[in-house]
Amino acid sequence: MESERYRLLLVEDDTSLGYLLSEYLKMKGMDILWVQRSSEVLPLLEEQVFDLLILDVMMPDLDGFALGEQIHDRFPLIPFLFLTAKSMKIDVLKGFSVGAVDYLKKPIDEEELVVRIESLLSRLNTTREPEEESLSIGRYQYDLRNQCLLLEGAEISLTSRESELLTYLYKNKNRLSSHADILKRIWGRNDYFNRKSLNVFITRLRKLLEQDPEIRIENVHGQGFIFRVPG
Amino acid sequence: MESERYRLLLVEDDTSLGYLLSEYLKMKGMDILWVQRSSEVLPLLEEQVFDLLILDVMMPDLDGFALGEQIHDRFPLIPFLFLTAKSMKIDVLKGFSVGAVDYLKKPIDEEELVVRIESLLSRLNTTREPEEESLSIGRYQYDLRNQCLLLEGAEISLTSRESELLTYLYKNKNRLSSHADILKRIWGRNDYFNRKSLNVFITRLRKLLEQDPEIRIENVHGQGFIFRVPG
DNA sequence: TAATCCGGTTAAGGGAGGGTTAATACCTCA
DNA sequence: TGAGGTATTAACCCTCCCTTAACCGGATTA
Repeated sequence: MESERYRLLLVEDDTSLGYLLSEYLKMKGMDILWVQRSSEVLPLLEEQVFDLLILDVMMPDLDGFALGEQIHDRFPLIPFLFLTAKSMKIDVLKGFSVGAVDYLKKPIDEEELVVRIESLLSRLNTTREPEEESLSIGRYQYDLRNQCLLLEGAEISLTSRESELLTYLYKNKNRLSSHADILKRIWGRNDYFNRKSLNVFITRLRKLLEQDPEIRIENVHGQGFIFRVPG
Repeated sequence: MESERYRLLLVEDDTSLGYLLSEYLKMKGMDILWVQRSSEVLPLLEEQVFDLLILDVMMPDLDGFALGEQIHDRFPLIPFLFLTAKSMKIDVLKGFSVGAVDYLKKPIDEEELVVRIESLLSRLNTTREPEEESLSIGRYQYDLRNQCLLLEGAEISLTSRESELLTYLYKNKNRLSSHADILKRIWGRNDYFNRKSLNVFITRLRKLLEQDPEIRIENVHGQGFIFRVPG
């Protein structure tokens, strides 16, 4: 799955630090717009979308905290963080109180900045929806969360063992899943009786999946099974 | 709207720092459970719900990073942050790489810790969808505020447990709600007796909702329930 | 072609999990 | 302190799933 490029706005009046940071972040695959004056920020937010803003606290035209406050008022959903040379405790508290999501003291470590940004943005994205996990197996849809197979509207519910085994086979589809590996992984122990159990469950899965003749669970004599699925 | 107390788990082997932090956070209106050994953490997560974990990196029995990794594997939705005396850059990067949401260096400033926690948790919560006042469940109307079900003029009032459970099931309608999640969220603890209670309440809800045969609370053996509602 | 092993299928049994009802404990409020 | 309502615990029965067994057929080797 291709992850989208993050689009960031960096507000930093210092030319060398601004250049350094924006180049570094670009190198890390992010999309950066760098501006040097706070007055440019609000108009930009009107017309473009950013995932995150990085604000220097000390700015010549408008104090970073004041800017943060304005952003928080007008665009409460846009997250921003502060960079600062000031390290007084009161400033950290003030930064968070105006709505910042993080507060980093100079000198900035670029690598740390990147991992903090990535951590922030990944959480903002993953909390949206836990996303339904569903796999295509031939003509079937396999809904892992609900432990069921869907075929033309019909819903076939699986037991936990059936579901574990099907998941294992699917993960190793079109290549050998050895008895030993399956048993160790799912039954926890590779012995005579569990091997017998495995056979029973293979039969069940074959029955459950028989509506699509292209899906096959082939036996490899003395070795294990190969789960053949089209595509 | 009354805001819920945040429930935190603090893992810190040092007695004086652990005591200091847990008292301070309690004073700030948070609900803290403080444990001194990392081995206690995973079992606790099995049976209780926490909004955030605070982990010391240096622990006698299990390294904080290793613990963080295990938590991230088994409970990927629970956010955690690190406290550490180590301040080497490599450690900060390692912390984030195992899934931490923040990384604070000792000596810890309690006020800064609190504002960082509040900032984190408020962002996690604001992404929730705004609460509806009244929901359609099949032929019923479910009035959350007044905790009652309406059906063709008749009004059936629910107890708070019934209401909490129905709300939980509704939010996860048509997909599996696991025993563990329901119990941790509503009863606060996943144990034998609460599981028995849950069964009683499932029976009650089924009875309350029996006027619409299209509404079903299905059991998934050994896993949980699926609340089936039309539409 | 026998002898043997491995795999496939079906059915039965046991044990854990779930459903229901009733009794008990707990709470709140007069 | 007692009444009314709610949640928890208890008791009992039923259902479901995994295992085990039994039996058969196909494959492999001598």
